[in-house]
Amino acid sequence: MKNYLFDLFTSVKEKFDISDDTEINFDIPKIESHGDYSTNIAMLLAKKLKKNPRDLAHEIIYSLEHDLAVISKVEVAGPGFINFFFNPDYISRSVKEILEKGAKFGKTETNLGKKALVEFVSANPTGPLTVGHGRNAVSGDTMANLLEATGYKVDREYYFNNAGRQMRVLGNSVRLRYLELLGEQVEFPEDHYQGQYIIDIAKGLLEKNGDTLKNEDAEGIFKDEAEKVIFEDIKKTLGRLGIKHETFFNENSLYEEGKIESLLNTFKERGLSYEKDGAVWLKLSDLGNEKDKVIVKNSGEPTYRLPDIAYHATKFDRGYDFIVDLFGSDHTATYPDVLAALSELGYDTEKVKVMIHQFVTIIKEGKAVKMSTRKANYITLDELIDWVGSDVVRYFFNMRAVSTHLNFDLDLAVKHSEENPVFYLQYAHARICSIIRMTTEQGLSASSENLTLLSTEEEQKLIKKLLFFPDAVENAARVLDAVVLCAYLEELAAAFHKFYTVCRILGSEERLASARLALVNAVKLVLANGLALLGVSAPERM
RNA sequence: GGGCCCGUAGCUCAAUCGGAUAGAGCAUCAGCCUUCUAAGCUGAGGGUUAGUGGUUCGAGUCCACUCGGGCUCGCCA
Repeated sequence: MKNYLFDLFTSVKEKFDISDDTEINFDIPKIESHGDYSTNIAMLLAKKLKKNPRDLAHEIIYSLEHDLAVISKVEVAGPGFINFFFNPDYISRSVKEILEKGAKFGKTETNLGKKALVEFVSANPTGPLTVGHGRNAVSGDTMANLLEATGYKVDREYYFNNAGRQMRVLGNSVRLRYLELLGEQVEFPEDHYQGQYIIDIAKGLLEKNGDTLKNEDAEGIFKDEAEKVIFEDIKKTLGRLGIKHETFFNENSLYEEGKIESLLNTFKERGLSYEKDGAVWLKLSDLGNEKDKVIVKNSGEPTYRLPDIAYHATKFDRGYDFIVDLFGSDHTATYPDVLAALSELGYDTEKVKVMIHQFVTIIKEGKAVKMSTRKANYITLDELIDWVGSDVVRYFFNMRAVSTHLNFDLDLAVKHSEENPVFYLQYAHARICSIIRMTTEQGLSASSENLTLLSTEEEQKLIKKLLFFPDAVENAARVLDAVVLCAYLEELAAAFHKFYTVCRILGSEERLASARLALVNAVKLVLANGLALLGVSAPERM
């Protein structure tokens, strides 16, 4: 429907000399009596052309050459809106096109031929993924799905660091627990990793090696084993959510390939860095940021900032047209430095979209749980999946705007999990599958022959909702937030459930029953396509 | 104190790039199953969109300030 309007307005654009920077928008009015679509173009142009918006709207309508079989009524309303009413027969017939497009319905080719990179999760292998990582993982994967739906070839990437202080502490944590298991009296420092998983790793080493590791260094087998076990665990957890990264980018490779050194030289040559107090500083204050930051410590070890910049440079060098970084709000302060440096190095930072998701607050027994990886008083993502299942976890994280704080009441999620909106969507899908099974038994089949029989209010509303699906996907991809898609799918499911209670298939006259079956098939298709983008299953039975 | 995010119904959240009368779910109350899944549908109540001012034909949305909450401001990542 929208495309028809755009085509219709190409001639208007010429006639009224509308420049390209004035976009024509078609919105779906909240109130039904305002039509199927509405445009505010007359009001936008009124000032420029120094005309009364309503008069201008009438002029525009007069110049429109629309097919009455498509648009049955056009009117001027309110301060100057132009409202379009589509012909019900035209709406009904469009069910056929949805079915023909099948799994492709909802996808666009806007970004065909372009490459995008989504970096997400990127948790260092120091412990199991927490609920907070879960939000990042789900949002990132869904963003990637949405970008793919608009034509991008998307790579999902996980950036990690298996060197440095954090990992040394990890190795030593395992070593100390190992010695403890051997009966040695050890003092376990407070700043070491306290979790049970450290003890489990130590036990594993003890079983395999006995006491032969007694005199090994923390950074040797202890660190390596911890990293290996934890990473396997992380991948397994992500796998349970259907998440698979194309690449795991190891920070260490930047050193091995000399990227760090060459970047350091570049900064030096350009006079962007200087030495002070035995450390190397980056002149970020010259690049419009607040203050200079250390990039190489006086110990000779780079800070995370330097590899971060080098890493992001590779994203450009690898030829991505669109680069998405997703991280938690605790990293807000780091990205302006990286972007400023990249920009100075000549990279087009417009290609980078930094998404910050706010924290997840876990409410357990009515109280917020303070989470700390080191102290191990957190709820792991695995536990959450055990509790409520992958579908609920994915939907729950997708259904809230990325930029808002998310309260996750565990007790409520467990207790009322059946009332979760995800079941509402899945139930609609399962219901449709049931209808198809029952009607097939009765020898009925779907047909696009008599779609114009779909004329009741419930049918018309349902079809219009279906037709809006590509817009919903596009909107969600534009803002990189699945919340848009969730809201749409809930509306679609609601429209279907209403249709279901009013419009019977079994017992209806055969041509109508076949047309309704076609509609129901289209709803099933859109629900399945939408849920697939969210990474949520579409069950045949519930 | 500076920067970023948030504040919408009792609770959790929507509101398609600034559009017309701010919507759902949960909870509460009142109805609907001899027929395709009641995990559903129908109806009722519930709001000064934290506050004040501004921008304009039009603001929950944009700007300024105030209040409240979160994150952050390391030679940690």
